[in-house]
Amino acid sequence: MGHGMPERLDDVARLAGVSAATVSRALRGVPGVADRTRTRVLAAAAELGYAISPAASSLATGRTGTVGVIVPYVDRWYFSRIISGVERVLRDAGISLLLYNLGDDPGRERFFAALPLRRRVDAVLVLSLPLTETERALLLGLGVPLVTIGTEEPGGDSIGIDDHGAAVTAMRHLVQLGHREIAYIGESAPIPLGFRTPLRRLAAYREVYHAVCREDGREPETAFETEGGFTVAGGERAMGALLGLPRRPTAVFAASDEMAFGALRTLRRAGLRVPEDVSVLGFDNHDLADLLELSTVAQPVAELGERAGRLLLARLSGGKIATSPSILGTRLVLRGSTAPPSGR
Amino acid sequence: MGHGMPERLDDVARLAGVSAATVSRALRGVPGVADRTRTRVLAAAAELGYAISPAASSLATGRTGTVGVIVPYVDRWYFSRIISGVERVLRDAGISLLLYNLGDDPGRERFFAALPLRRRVDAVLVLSLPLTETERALLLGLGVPLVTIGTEEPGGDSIGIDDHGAAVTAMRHLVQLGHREIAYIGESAPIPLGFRTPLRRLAAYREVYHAVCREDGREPETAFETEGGFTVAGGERAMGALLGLPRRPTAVFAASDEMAFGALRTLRRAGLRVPEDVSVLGFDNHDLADLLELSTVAQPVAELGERAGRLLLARLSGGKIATSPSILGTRLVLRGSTAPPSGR
DNA sequence: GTGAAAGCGCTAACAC
DNA sequence: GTGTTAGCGCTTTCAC
Repeated sequence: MGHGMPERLDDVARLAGVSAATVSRALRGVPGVADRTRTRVLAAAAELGYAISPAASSLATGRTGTVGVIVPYVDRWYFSRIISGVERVLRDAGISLLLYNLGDDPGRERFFAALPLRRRVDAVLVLSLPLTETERALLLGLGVPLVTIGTEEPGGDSIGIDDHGAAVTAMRHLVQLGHREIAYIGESAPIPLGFRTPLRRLAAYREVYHAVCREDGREPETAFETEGGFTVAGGERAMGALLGLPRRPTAVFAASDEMAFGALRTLRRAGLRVPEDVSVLGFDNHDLADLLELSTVAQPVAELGERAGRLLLARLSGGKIATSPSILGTRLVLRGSTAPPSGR
Repeated sequence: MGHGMPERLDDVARLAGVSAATVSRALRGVPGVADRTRTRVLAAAAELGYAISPAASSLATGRTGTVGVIVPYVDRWYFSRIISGVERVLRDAGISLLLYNLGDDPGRERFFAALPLRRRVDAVLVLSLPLTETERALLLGLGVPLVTIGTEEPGGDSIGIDDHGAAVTAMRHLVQLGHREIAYIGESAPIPLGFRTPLRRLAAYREVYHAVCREDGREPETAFETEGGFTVAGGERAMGALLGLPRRPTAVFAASDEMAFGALRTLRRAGLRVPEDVSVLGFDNHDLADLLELSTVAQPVAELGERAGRLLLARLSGGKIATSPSILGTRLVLRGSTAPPSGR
């Protein structure tokens, strides 16, 4: 065991009675070192409590042993789960994770202006952030592999779910129950930070709802499209707005469970019963959806993260993986928050 | 704008017509550079799209511009909120955040054996993890400032709340309502990963509950101390166990809201009403506590993170801050889940 | 299989 | 104020 940490390669070399070059080779496990020598070197390194200086190593090799993860939020259920999944995979492979939270729009600008991960990472993972042309160019200009979750970027690998398809399935469920007046809680344009996921779910909503309206020979109620900001509070407000409408929906499709939770709350406060008076359908299958009896679309969040992690590792080791986007499956989870509309 | 990223300091120097040393000084904003020169250098750097190589810089200075954050979980409400708070503060200061999730016990061992953040960070933040002697020595041996949240470590700065006091207040609330049979959901020894927070809350529970029992001349029911693993599912199970007891509690104090949520669920499924049949009190003031009408102890989670961030920054700039632990306040938030026991 | 030497790209003394 | 000169601690040819 060493005492004053900053040992150097040469100290180990001296102790093992070999050259620094050999120590370097032995420690990294590269071939071309006699077994006996390697053993001796490892013993010496252990005795000194020696560990390679990442900075020096990185300067010499150009590699950092680090992956940069860019997220729009870290404290939302979806993102924290994904980060957790990615981290586990990377950790097992001895790769460190540098976390960059973009924050608001100015924060995003500053991030891309300074590009703090430049030369700091061997690969980049971007979560749910459709990039502008410039941003993508900047990231690709880093010269390291790019993986994205929830979006597709030319030049990068992507992983995601079929948002549109899943949302259509969800909407059809409501229609099959007999609902014709269906509202949406999500985001309408302009989507903050340019998220695309909400847009895809919104498109699916419109597709189904408008078709229903056409069948009934009515105009779609545009006020049924509300903004929930993907938070509980936002969902609460959105539901409040919907209840204030002269024409009231009998069902609500929320683009995230958190917003659906908010909607449930507003409904309960208004003395309305779910699902008797209003059906509520969410998206995510949040840990607490079960507790709140929320019907929802389950997406394999942890797996998205793990897959991304594995993809990153493959790219890091120069793997020649097929670059087609991988789409994971979703499924409708029916609980107690959706039912046929009561005949009123 | 540069094209092939890897520009070097000398390229900028040449373009600006100065030496590399001057460019280095100008770029880092150190004094001793003429304004006109600095401007010229910055222009040249911008034109080339140049950015310093962190590895080289770090090798030369010994500083990394990075803080390591060690957490036991990233996808739990409490931790993700704190990470978010820390990250924001560090980001504003241009410091990067290296995230290390310990995972399970073997993961923890591997982490401390390899110590991947060695020489990679300028400071370390540890969340809610009481360290063993060895672990603490290893971390301090890194020779960088250590900050902890939720625990106190000799040699480091700490930030936290008064867990014991807050839990006593919570318990007293139940007692004042008239409850005498109060159960606890949390962790009993051995606490996984050596968490201390649960222990402090458990101690407070015992203190109050045992006092009540003494007053009543009864033995405390040891089966009232249950394990919830700090998850919804664990809380569910724990509550289930409590309901199976011959002697049933009239109130339950859960050491986290997530466990309280699980308890609520079990109660509802068992057809018991909250708070009429059983009162439930949580700890955290989780985003959804409000939604579920859960009475709880609110702790300023985001602020814990921000404070930690600021403390780290202060230490990084060699600040001579008082090293006394800073304790943030908590408050009891009464909602609908606690009430006097029904006379049965 | 191993060693010597030349960098990797920056910063810190020290001159001027 | 600015330039020169050594490193910082590894890795990697290229000899041997």
